[in-house]
Amino acid sequence: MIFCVEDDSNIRELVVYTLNATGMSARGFGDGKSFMEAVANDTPELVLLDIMLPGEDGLHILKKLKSSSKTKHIPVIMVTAKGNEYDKVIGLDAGADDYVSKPFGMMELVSRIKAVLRRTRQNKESEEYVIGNLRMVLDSHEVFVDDESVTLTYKEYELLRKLMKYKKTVLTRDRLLEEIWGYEFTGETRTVDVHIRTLRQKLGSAGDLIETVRGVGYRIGGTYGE
Amino acid sequence: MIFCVEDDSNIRELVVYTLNATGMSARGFGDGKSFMEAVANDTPELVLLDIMLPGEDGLHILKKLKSSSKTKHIPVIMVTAKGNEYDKVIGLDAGADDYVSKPFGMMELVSRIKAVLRRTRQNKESEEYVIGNLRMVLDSHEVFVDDESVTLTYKEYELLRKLMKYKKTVLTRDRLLEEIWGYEFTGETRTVDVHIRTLRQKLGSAGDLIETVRGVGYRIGGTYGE
DNA sequence: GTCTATTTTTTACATAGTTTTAACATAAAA
DNA sequence: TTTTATGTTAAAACTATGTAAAAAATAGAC
Repeated sequence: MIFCVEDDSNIRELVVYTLNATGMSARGFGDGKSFMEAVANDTPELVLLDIMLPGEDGLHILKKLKSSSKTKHIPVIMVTAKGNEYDKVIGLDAGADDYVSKPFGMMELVSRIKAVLRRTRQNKESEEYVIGNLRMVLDSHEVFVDDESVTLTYKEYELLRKLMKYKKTVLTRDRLLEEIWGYEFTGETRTVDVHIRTLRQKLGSAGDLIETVRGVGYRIGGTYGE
Repeated sequence: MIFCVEDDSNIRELVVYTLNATGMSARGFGDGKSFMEAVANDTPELVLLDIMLPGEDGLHILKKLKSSSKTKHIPVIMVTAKGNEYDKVIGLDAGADDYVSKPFGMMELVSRIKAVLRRTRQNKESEEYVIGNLRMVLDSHEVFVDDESVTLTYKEYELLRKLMKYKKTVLTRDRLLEEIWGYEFTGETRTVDVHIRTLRQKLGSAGDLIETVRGVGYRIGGTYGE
């Protein structure tokens, strides 16, 4: 859900209509007060925030959003009335993720929204995967077994990440090759086996968590794991 | 059902043929008009959409699909002729789920379709077959009897899966051989019996669920089952 | 830029596990 | 009883995976 805070009802409705038509859901707000009330109940995925607003202006709202731990992760795109450099700089410094100057095309807006969502969603994977004594910290690219750090190569790391992402699900060699190596990879499927081997070895006691499902592929965290 | 919109009849027929041969059902359309008419009556699971089409181009069709609430959830894979078109589409980012550039291999196409379907089906709960005290979890390839895990080999697993998929239906040995071993298998039909034997043995108390229908074949979950 | 260290891929072979065949036993139908 | 279909067993044939090591590719240092 995307929230659009904009006092000009023509622009607001156009934006909301376009976003809904593009497959995203959107809601519009004419002022900061109604917007902040809605945020209290429902956390939007992204906020489009006009700087010039009746009552509280966009920059104040931005600061409010960024000062609460509940809302500071929400990406914000500032909308400025003109290509005014001053506004842009202030908006970005205050924690906005992007800015758009009026008048803007709907296509450009959609592109920017998608770009910001892509960026922030990637960081959002700053989660941790934990299975048994095995822990993966995604943003720092670290892997721990019994809180001991383990150094993995790129392919080993990606292999483990896919297995943990789809834990309990058996991933075929083809599927893994597709997801990690890409569609254009034409090499041997045995490549996967070799990386599984080194991965298991490096993981030591946690290596047993990676199960082989004969004739199908590999899995982590089945009945016995975790 | 997958709809393929493509004006080049050679490509279209190849794609439709390949998809049907891979176990998915597909229909081809040579232009946007006939496609949109078909969509009005039947909602496809996925759409393969060429950009260059006679009359209405692919991007317009995409926008139409994405602007109606009835069709906007349908995943779309855009088919582009060359790199410059590809850039154009990416730039507009009009809401397609994936892009394939011509010329593309059928294997890659099938992989991409499966990947998109996987992504969009994620909200679907993972499939399980349950009959009596016997439970099969398809994603993890696990089988439980009274919540005790049972380890099956590939053929045993596939055999049980087919029986449970078509539960209450008697499957002939030939049918099972065809579905699991493939058309080209020329061995003995007694092979099935041997696997049924080991399967029943491994399933223990649930082994009785697999009934022999003399002179015909095997069935699971008949009158007594479940 | 070249050289070196590291990673990735290929190749080959050993091994454990699976599948098939074939032969005989047993049970059901004719 | 005879015939036919299925159950059962065990050995043979086959296959998938584990593993090691060499070759190729890549990244990083200089």
